[in-house]
Formats: sequence, C-alpha cells, structure tokens
Amino acid sequence: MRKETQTLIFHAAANLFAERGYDGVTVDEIAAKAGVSKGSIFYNFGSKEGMYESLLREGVTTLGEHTRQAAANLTGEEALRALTQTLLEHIRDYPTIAKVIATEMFHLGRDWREVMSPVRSESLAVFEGVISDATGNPNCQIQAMSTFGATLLAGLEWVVFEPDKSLAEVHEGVWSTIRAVLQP
Amino acid sequence: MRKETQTLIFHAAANLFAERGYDGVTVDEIAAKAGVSKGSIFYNFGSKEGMYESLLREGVTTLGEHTRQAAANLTGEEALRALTQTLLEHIRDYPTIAKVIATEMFHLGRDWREVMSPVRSESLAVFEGVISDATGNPNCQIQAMSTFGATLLAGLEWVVFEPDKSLAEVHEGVWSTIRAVLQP
Amino acid sequence: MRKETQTLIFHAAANLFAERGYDGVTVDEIAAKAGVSKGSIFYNFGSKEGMYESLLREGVTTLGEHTRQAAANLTGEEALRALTQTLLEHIRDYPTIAKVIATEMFHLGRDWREVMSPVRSESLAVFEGVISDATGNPNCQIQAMSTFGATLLAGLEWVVFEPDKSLAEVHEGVWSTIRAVLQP
Amino acid sequence: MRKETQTLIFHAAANLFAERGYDGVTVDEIAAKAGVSKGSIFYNFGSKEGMYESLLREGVTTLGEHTRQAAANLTGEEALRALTQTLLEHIRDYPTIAKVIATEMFHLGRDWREVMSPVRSESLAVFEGVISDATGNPNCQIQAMSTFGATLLAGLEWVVFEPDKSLAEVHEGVWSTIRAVLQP
DNA sequence: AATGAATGAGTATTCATTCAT
DNA sequence: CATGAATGAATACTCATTCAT
Repeated sequence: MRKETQTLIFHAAANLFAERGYDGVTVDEIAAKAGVSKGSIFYNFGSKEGMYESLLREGVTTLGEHTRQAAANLTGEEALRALTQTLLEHIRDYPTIAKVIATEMFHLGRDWREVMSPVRSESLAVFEGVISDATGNPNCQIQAMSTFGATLLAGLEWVVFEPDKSLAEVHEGVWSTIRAVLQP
Repeated sequence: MRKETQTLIFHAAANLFAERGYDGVTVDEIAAKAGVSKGSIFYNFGSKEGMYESLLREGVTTLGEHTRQAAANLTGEEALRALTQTLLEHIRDYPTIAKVIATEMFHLGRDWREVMSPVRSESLAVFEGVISDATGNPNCQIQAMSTFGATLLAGLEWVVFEPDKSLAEVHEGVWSTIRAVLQP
Repeated sequence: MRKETQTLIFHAAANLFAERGYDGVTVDEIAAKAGVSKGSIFYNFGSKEGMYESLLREGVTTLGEHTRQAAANLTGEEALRALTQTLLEHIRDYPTIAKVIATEMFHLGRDWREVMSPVRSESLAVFEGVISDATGNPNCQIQAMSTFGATLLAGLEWVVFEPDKSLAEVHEGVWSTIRAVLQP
Repeated sequence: MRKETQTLIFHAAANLFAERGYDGVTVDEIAAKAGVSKGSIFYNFGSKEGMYESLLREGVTTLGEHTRQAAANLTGEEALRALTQTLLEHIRDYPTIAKVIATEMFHLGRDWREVMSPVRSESLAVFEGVISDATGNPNCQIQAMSTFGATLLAGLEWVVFEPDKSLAEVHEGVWSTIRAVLQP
C-alpha cells in the first residue's frame, strides 16, 4: 500500500506547493488534502524538505528527458523549434513544477542548489549544443540562457496570465523573438 | 536619526532577502546585521511584510524609472538596445533586488501580486511599446515577455555564475538572440 | 522460534537501555539492532514499558538469587565478603543491568517503583541480615545501604572508568573501606 | 526583569525534574508552574536541554564548593567526617540535584558527560586527598568512590524513604560503616 | 509468529509582534 | 526614537502502538 499512499501525497503536495510555495503550505494541509495521516507523510518522505526535494527532482528529471528526446536527431532550426515547443508544452502540462523551477533557478529561498543544478547544466547544455552547432560559436552560454529565459518566462506568462492563448500562438511569439539566435 | 536607521535596515534586509528569500530570514537576523534593535524594525516599518514590500516597491519603481528614461526619445533598434542594456546594468547594480523580483515575478511564496503587477504592466509596457512600434503589430505581449525574460535570465546568469564577463559581452549575447524580434 | 526472538530482542534492548536510558531508545532502534520487525517486539512483549520491566525484573531477580546464595550458610566477615564480592562479580558480568538498576534505584524518570522495590527490600535485606547478625544491632538499614552503595558505585566506577583493574584489587579497596561496619 | 523570570523558571523546573526526571516533564508544565509563557523559557534558556544543563551545572558547582570548603584546613578523621556530613547536608538541602546527580553519574539517559565529569573528578578528588593523606596510600580511587557511594546512597535512602531520621543518626550510620577507610 | 505501513496524540521549537521602560 | 524581554499561535517532527496481511 506504500506506493498508493506516496502517490496520494505526491499529488496533493504538488498542487499545494504550486499554489502557495514551499513555506505557504503546512504538512497538516498536505495530509488533509491527500487524505492520509500526518505521520504517514513523515513515514514516507522523512521530512517536509525531503518531500519537496522528491518533487523537484522528479520534475527536473522529467523536464530533462523531454527536452533531450525532443532535440534528438535534429539540428539547426528544427532542433531549436522542437526544444522551445517542448519546453512550452512542459510548462503547460506541469505548471506546478515549472513555477517552482523558475523560483528556485537562482536559488533564493532555501537551498535546493544541489537538486537544481542539473536544470541549469543539463537543460542549458541542450540549448547550447543546438546553438553552437548552428552558429559555429562554441561560446554561447549567454545565448543559451537567453533563449531558455525567453521561452520560460513567456511560457509562465502564458499559463499564469493568458491561459486562453493557444500553444501555437505562444510558440510563434517566442520564435519570432529568438529566431535570430541561430544566424551566425 | 530616523533616516539613517531606515537605511541601515534597508541594506541589511535587502542582502539577506536576496540570499535566502523572505521566509529564510528572521527579523532578529536583520536587526543583528543592521546593528539595530528588533523593536526598531517594527517601529520603522510596521511589520516584516511591510518592510519587504517597501523593498520590492522601491526596486520596482527604480527599475521602471530607469527603463522608461532609457527608451525615451528613441525608437526601433536603438530603443530596444537601450532597454536591454539598461536592464542588464540594473541587474548588475542591484543584483539583490533583481533576484528578488525574478523570484516573485510569478508570485510563488506569499502573495505580493499587488506590489509586483507594476513590474509586469509597467516594465513590459515599455518593451511592448517599442516592439509594436517597430513591427506594427499591436499584439506583442508574448514577444515583450520573451525579450524581457531573455534579458533577465541572461543578466542573472551573468551576475550569479559568470561575473567576470563584461557588460558589452553579455549584451552582445542577448542582442544576438533577440534582435529578430523587431523585424516585421 | 519464539524463544530465540525474545532472546534477540532482550540482548539488543539491554545494551541500548544501558547506553542511553529508557527514553533515549526507540522501539525502532531495538528492532533494528535485534534484527527483527517492530511488530515482533510488541507481539512478544506487549509494550515498550513491558519489555523494560521484564528486563529490570530479570536483572533484579538474578541479582537477588546470586547474593542470597553467596551469603547462605555464612556469617560475619565471611558472609559480608562473599556478598560484596558477588555484587562486584555481578556488576562485571552484567554491567548493562547494573547501570540500569543504579539509574532506577531512586526512581527518577518513569516510575518503576513497583519493580524496583524488591531490589531494595530483598538485596538490602541480605546485607541487613549479615550486619545485624554480626553487630547485634537490629536497626542497621543505613549501614546496609552504605555498604551496598559503597560496593555498587565502586563497581560501576570499575567497569565504566577503570576496567583494567582486577576484581581482587577492587574488592580489596571496597573491603578496606567498609570492613568496620561489622564491628559492634 | 530577565533575572526574575529566570529564577522563576529555575525553581519550577528544578522541582519538576526532581519529581519526574528529564523526560517526564514537558516545557509546557514548567512554563505553567513558573507562571511564564513557553516562549520565555526558550528566550531565556535556548532549549529544554540547555535549561537542564544550567540546573545540573549549578548543582554540581554548589556541591563542589560546599565540600571543598568543608574539608579545608582539616585532616584525617576530622576532614572525612566533615566531608560526609556536608555531603549528607547537601543531599538533604538539595535532594533534587542529588537525585539527578546520582542518576547521571554513570551517564545513562542523555549525554551530560561534559557537565557531570566535574562531579567525579572534583568531588572525588577531595575524598581521595583526605584518604591518601591519612593512609599514605596515593592509590585510593576505589576507596574514595566507595566512601562517596556509601554516603550518597545512604543520603538518598534517607531523604527518599526515611525522612524522619535525623542527620546525626544517618551520619552515625554512614560513619560506622566507613570509618575503617582511614586506617592504614 | 511475524511483518511493516499507517496512525495521531504529544512535544520541542520558532518567530513575528507587542509594550513597558 | 529606540530597546529587548516577553508572548503565544503556529508548525515540523517523534514514536509507541495497532492491525491487515
């Protein structure tokens, strides 16, 4: 029954954290929403931080896999379009995690650095790869981060303030902004 | 002596908040770092939230003024370059506030929406104005946010992880990414 | 397999309790050290207190039997020497239980009075018997407790802080301290 | 007002700890009995353990001072009688601390070793000094501990189970037990 | 006989806020 | 203006105990 309980807790926690952030949520609330006892949360995750970390790690891993798969076997414009589109899809499908990642990206709040660094290194590496490949410029961290930032903030703007826009519309807007990045 | 005390508190608080976020900092710590009594903080700012709000508001206002001034009397590429350059300068000069703003932008944690919305509406409005002016497209919120996001995250990456790069270098990177946004 | 499990638990528990006291040990720890499940402890002993009580009772009973046997058929100096020597041997062989008994003797912590009183009444009775017999003084509880205390603390000092000393040495030290107790 | 509050807490805590031991007492109870808020306890002592440690330290220090003063300028039988009498008086006047010391002496329960070691080294040193002086035997730790143990346990037996006996009576009992320790 | 996931009452601790001085 | 001792509501975490398997 362990697995079911963990899933129950996971979902409840993810939603609450996305709504109100780490410190805005109490363990009691999570327990109540998950329909389990408070003790069960500690039995299964050890601590509130442990649970949040699980959540982050899961989100980060999934994001990494998605983007890596998206760019696989593609190059140039095709690759970058796939990348940004996937990132936007991810933000739409897991807005919870996306917001949390945006918040923790420059490690404010508590110290999840250890968990977050894969996002920067891995996620950015994919962007960097595609860009340096197309431009012949191996030194393009700034461009990679710019591209990532353009997509991330546009995506969040979309899901938070303009959820009625379509993915295509948003992607078009992002793309028209950053398309020049590939030109040498 | 009112003014001096407030300044003392302001600086201490800004640094601590930038490092560890709102909930990661206690009023005792701020008092200790500022070298004033705890009571003094409440005497001067009313509450912890009040103080944070002051901080945010100040940061947001200053940022708005800088960017508005930067773009004044300019159009097209010149205007956008001035905008992004100014934003990067601002991040360099007030990294503290910049980090806090980035964190609160999509209002995780507590709800500073009321204080933050000016950043979005005002700051974005400037970008939107320049872009829609150049492209003739009045519907360019996504582009505005993308441009803003590209500059913001690149700027933070710069001050946090690659502080040795020069402003020119960073701006060049950002610009090469987003320059197409102005083409119709 | 009932008996083996109980023995496993018994040993693990005794060592842990001796090290860290009743409240310093969790049932999980005992289970882990014994290599059995937590449920098994409750299946076999009913409760944590029940287990501790078993432990105490066993220790107290064994000690009582040893000392009673040691003094049987002896009188005067011979009897008292046998008594103190046996007590020291007991402390050496069961330091665990000895420490626990010393701790609970004046019942701090929880209330094991009911379990502990036999130690006082029985153990002391043997000392009292020997002393009153030799001195003709029927009112010698204080002497009995002094003799007991002298031996007990010397024994603990021995096993805890000076384990290299020999039994003979220690006994000689104790005896030279208390030998006058038998003189009328 | 700091001092008064601390005194209030100190007294309440000492009594409760003596009655029910460290783990048997909650901070809420102490606060209630002292008539202060729970927060005040943490403001003044930092933690429950911190408070207990203060208590122990104070008790240990006082005991050390008393015994050292008692034996000052005396030698032989006079010195030892003064020592044991003072120890008994101390147990009578501060039964609380005496019980706690007896319990912690061989460091069961939590780890107050650091606080307790002075009792062993200092208190025992006084006994050792007097005994080795009288007997010419420099190697008399066992005798010192025996003497101390005889007095301590007799004293506790007295205050806990036979409080009607007089100090003189008890001291006579102890002395008749251990007087031989000074004979070479 | 044995297990271990789940429970919930109980507990220490934190911290923004107040207020008498 | 400024202080810091005092507060108490809020919160994370512990752990003996139960029970379905």
